[in-house]
Amino acid sequence: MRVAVVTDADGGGLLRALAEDGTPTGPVERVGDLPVAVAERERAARPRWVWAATADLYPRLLAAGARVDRCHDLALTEGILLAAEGRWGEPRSFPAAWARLEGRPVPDDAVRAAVRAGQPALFDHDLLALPDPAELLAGVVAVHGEQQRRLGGLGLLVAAESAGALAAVEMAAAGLPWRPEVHDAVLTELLGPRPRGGAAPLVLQELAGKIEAAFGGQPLNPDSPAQVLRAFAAAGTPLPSTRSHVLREVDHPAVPLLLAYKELSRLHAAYGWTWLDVWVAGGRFRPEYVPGGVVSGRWATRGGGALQIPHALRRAVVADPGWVLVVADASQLEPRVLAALSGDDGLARAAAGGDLYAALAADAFGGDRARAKTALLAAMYGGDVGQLMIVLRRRFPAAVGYVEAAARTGEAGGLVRSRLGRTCPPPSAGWLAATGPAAGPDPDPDAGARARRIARDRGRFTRNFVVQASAADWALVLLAAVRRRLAAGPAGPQLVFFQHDEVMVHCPKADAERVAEVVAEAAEESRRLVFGDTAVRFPLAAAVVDRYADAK
DNA sequence: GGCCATAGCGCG
DNA sequence: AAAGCGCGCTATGGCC
Repeated sequence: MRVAVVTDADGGGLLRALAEDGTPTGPVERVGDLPVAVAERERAARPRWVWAATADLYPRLLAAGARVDRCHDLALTEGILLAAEGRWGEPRSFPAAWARLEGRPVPDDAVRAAVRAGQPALFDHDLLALPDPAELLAGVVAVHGEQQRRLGGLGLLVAAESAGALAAVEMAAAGLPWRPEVHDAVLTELLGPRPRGGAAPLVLQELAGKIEAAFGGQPLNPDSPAQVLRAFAAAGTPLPSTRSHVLREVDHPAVPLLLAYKELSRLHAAYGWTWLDVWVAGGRFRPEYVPGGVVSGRWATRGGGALQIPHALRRAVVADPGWVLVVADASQLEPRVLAALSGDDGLARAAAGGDLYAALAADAFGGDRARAKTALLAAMYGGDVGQLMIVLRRRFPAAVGYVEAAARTGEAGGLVRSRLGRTCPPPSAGWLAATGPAAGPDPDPDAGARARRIARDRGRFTRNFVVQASAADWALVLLAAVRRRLAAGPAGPQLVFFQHDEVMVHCPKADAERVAEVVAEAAEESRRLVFGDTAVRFPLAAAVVDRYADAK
């Protein structure tokens, strides 16, 4: 059973029961207190809630105590369907989908994004000149019905995407346990005491001084790549860039100082005291997750950099007293995904046990694990590793064939899809123009080489897309399965973090063992739902720790 | 003063 | 020995 829902302007809303195909099965119900009505219906019937956008509606419901089990997010679903239909650039919001359905002018997604980001006081209805709640509900019902007709084989992906959106809101509400005093201690240990005003920390100032001295005392801002390049050139060592791996090859007294400076300066700029002030409150870090924010289906975040938390700061992620963190991350996820996707028997055998690269090395690379890993990564990401690829192709023809077919499709301008059907963007107009037949009487002599280069670039993208996006499918279904198995409520285990191939649950110490089992069961369920009958295993390393830093 | 591209690093 | 995919975020520096 499904229930379509919209809010009105003063805390109430409208509901209407739907069949699976979207046909209304009951009257429109007007309720005065939407969270109360949703919570009540959830207890009684556990329906799949159909609404415009989880990110807009669910935070208010959740804050008022109305946690729900399942939903159908019209905006996220529209994005998946449009991509699958090759209609990448079209706006995907509910108002846009509704307008398309009715042949009205289609509002741009940017308008809604601006509303959400900057002006919470404005109701979307007002800005977009949307009609009253009754008409909105009719629109929700109509768009949902149309999406169910377009759904095809994308049902599992749509359900998982919607469940992920619920989890994102719940994780933002729960927050990641974060100890500001530990964070401050880490910063102080590495950078010196917190400076007053806008001054640079002592350690950075001292390093900058030593770097200047190493170049003969000329003034130099180590944060400026251009100035650093000029300094090296003046010292007789012209460099192509100031990247760390370039600097490491250079024999100059400034190099170790610069490397140390870059690392600490980045920590200070991106995750320093300012970040702590802005993002941590009440012992919790609350990022804003953006489900489906990456073309491959991975999540993104808006502010806070939650998906790039430096390892040095994971000491500050500490469970509450009496609680622990269950940190579970998938081992070698992408090569296992390739094995399952391609059905390659040899690679599946290597992926049936613990260390895939070690098994691969024993099987085909004379026991050299590093070479095996290099070869497989190159297959998935598109590197040129010559001899190794020949070995890989001979021993694992189906796996190599799978990614090479994806690369050829991409080079030809075609679309590729993840296991569950998430579809890559089509080539841009510029790409088509640059790779199309040379036009004009006097074609650019470099155009051919350029066309081949950008075609190969897209081949690398689609080669990787099939693997990365299918790994994201698996991780998303895992997240949904973990979420469904955990008891709801602030007293029990809570999902608090999700990062590409890793989930974290914050739970009372006594629940840790059960949570670890839940996560393992969820991984197995995801394997079955996403890949069906495969010998490939997707082991999750689950660690029960007090501090995130102790998980690996 | 704001806008934008670029360089570079963090994470997976 | 080997090289490549996806992001977010910050500082610099040129431009208006």
